[in-house]
Amino acid sequence: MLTKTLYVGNLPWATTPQDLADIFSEHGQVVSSRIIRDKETNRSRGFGFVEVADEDSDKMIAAMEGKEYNGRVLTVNEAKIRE
DNA sequence: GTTGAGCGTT
Repeated sequence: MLTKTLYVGNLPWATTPQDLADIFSEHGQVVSSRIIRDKETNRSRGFGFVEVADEDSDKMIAAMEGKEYNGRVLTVNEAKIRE
């Protein structure tokens, strides 16, 4: 499947990858999700990445960008290419 | 038990 990776920022500290998948699944096909955490303390950095179907990526960004989750306004956009 | 701009690991 053709996929796109989305950057998701301004997340609450308690947000889990499953939370991301659950939220984004409501607007499109989620392939995988991941929360970035500090390697030293293992605490959440407050942002993560969601791999979604390419055909749904635009709709999911439009649907989630600026939306509120657990009292925080989500930041969603296409992620940079990881090389 | 904390924090709040920013783009991640095999």
